[in-house]
Amino acid sequence: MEAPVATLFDANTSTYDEAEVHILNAAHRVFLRHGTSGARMQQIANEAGTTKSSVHYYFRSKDRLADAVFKRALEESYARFRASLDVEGPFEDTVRGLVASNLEMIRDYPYLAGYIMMELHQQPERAQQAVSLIPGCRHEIETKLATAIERGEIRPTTPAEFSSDILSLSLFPAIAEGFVRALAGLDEDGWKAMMADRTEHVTAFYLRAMRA
Amino acid sequence: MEAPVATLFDANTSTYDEAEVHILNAAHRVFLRHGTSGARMQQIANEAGTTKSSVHYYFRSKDRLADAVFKRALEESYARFRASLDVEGPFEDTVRGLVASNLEMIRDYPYLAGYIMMELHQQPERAQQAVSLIPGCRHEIETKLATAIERGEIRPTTPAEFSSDILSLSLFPAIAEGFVRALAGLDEDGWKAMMADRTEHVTAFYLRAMRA
DNA sequence: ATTTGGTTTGACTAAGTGGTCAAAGTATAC
DNA sequence: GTATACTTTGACCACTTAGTCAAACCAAAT
Repeated sequence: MEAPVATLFDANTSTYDEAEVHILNAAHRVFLRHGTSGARMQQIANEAGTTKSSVHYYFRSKDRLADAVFKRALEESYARFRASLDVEGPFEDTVRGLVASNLEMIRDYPYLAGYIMMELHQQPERAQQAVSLIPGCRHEIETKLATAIERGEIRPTTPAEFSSDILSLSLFPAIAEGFVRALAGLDEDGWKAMMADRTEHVTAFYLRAMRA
Repeated sequence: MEAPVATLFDANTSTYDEAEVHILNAAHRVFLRHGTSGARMQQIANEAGTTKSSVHYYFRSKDRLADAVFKRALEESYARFRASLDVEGPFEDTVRGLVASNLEMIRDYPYLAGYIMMELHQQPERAQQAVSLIPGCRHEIETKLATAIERGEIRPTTPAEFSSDILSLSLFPAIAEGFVRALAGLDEDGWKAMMADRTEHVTAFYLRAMRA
């Protein structure tokens, strides 16, 4: 009766062997839905069509498995995010790229953002580690932002504000989907329509707000 | 070694007797930090300075206790939110009031918003129930919004978009504090400074973006 | 055919886990 | 004092949980 959770890396790309990937994918699904503390090794084994012992054989402990899932979840989100930072051109394109990468991530893996938020809520100290997986990102943002401000494309702002504003507008609605929908009395179609338009809405919204 | 969690209703205002309030406050602290599935009845008892049996005596089961905490957490956030909807005057004041109520809530109970997000992530079906605790809110928002649009104070938008934008900008940074801070390389003082300025930033940001 | 390496499995354990219960405490009314 | 109602407690239970382990399995190499 549970809603399906999309899985990363369905095509086997890495050094993991097949069974290991199956287990990791299963763990991914279970952890994303229930969080680390809510997930059960037995359920992961069932989901992977194997036994609990096998899960332990490959990942030794729940903690290590949780780490592997968390790390992979972050890497997947970062790949898209990072790529959209390398786009040249007007600042508007950068904004649109960042927003689009976040929203595409959410479309493909609906539970991912909420899962990461949950994990960071319970273990805030992991934020540092989490961010360190996007090398150069901070510097890249600072540079792009400074250039745009200097060129008069947007009014002055700090990297922290920029990140907060962009991430908020793109990620929050998905994390709080149920809440927002209930609050506004939106059915599923209404929500989909809104999300389909969200990239353009957020991009235009941000640029109007920050026009120099 | 755990960071302290602010407790609601420290003054005894309701029909609960004293021991019950102590237990509920303790449960509040533990649930907010660890989520329902991560919380342990024993820890709640310790935190309340009593025994597990007493906790069961007053609340029968973990589920009921979790419900009580969840409901009270929502009611506390709503009281502020709701009040700021009743303010008369220009739409700018409504926006500022809503943003301020959210940010004050976060300042006073840092883990509250993240906790609610976690719970809704794990049990999305509770969103309906959650929202039903703010009666009339939806209608109030629709009216205020329609009036503001008609008066030309802001450009046309939907209640869903309005709620998403306002809630995103005010709540997300707090939920993702660790992440944003690490991403922007902000120390504690830098973060505090940003949050102190956040109400005005978000209000002005939203109004610039939505100016008709 | 036998050895050798990795893999899979089911039975098992030890430490929690939420929850029960009857006995003991405690205040109040009679 | 004692009966009554509520509260508190520690011992206890059934069940779940992560994790172990040795035996069985299996494929490839010798």
